[in-house]
Amino acid sequence: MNMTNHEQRLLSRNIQPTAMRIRILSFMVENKSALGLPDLEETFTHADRTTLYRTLKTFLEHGLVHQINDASGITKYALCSENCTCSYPDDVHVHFYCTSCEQTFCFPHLGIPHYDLPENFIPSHGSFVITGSCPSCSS
Amino acid sequence: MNMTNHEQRLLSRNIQPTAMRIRILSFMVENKSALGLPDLEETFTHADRTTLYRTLKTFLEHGLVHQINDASGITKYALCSENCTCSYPDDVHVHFYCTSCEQTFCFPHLGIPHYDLPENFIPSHGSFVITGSCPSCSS
DNA sequence: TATGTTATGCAACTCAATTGCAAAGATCAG
DNA sequence: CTGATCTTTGCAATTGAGTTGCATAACATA
Ligand SMILES: [Mn+2]
Ligand SMILES: [Mn+2]
Ligand SMILES: [Zn+2]
Ligand SMILES: [Zn+2]
Repeated sequence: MNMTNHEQRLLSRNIQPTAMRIRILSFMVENKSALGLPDLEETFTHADRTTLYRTLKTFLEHGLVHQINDASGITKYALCSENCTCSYPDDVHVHFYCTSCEQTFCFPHLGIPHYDLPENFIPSHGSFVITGSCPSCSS
Repeated sequence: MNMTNHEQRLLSRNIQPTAMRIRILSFMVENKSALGLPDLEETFTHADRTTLYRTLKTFLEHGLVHQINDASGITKYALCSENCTCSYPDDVHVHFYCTSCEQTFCFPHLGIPHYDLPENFIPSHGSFVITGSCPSCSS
């Protein structure tokens, strides 16, 4: 649809908007849950795994997506909000991993509390994941 | 030392206290940080990887340890407190993953807040990990 | 001791993640 | 437009965590 929109979104993060990257960004925008490399492999069968891998890595390094470590053994990625800088704790929110369908969801409205960490523990990121059953799977 | 103590701890979780399991439990008690399978492999070079793997699995299934998914790509395990049932949210606490030494620490005194999840999301577990630099590494 | 159950060891395999290198494509100065 | 340069993509191979099937050893129990 409005590819120019996606191009600008990439450019705003200093990512060269190649055809491949626009297609992957588009897919992530349309998708409701976080995505892992295997998900992209299934969808973009024509593209090489390495390209998909490096695309996610580029997106992550430029702050277009954030990383989620759920219990699936697959590193998931989800789009950041427009003004997100992935800073701790303000831009960190809770995620939900469904053990049944193995999908991971962002809960951007659920922030994390401030923690007084023990002396000399310096935080920089956070991954807060609640595991359970999603609406589609909690019959 | 007091091996009988460890034996009782295993028995209280309905785990047969074999020599191997007592040795691994002992190692986990002495260790300050959470441990992954590769850590056990390095330490128990005489034992088979599968045995170590299944020991961790048994410990987990019987609630002797809890699981932590940090950004290391290695599933970590840490001992539960005596009366822990790993129930959400009461027995869930914050963890800290140091990207420098790749060690993961339990912060049992830092609990997690109650979250009002969206409709029909049923929680059962939680993995809350703050990433950064630990005292030894934040020079 | 005899018998059934559980734990351990060995070997093989799956799969996500990662790297080196070569080819293709884009960018830019002249 | 042309050639040099940089970036992106594709291909091939490897690493390493996790997992499984099956055989054997150790253990428990009668
Ligand atoms: Mn998210
Ligand atoms: Mn813990
Ligand atoms: Zn689900
Ligand atoms: Zn450290």
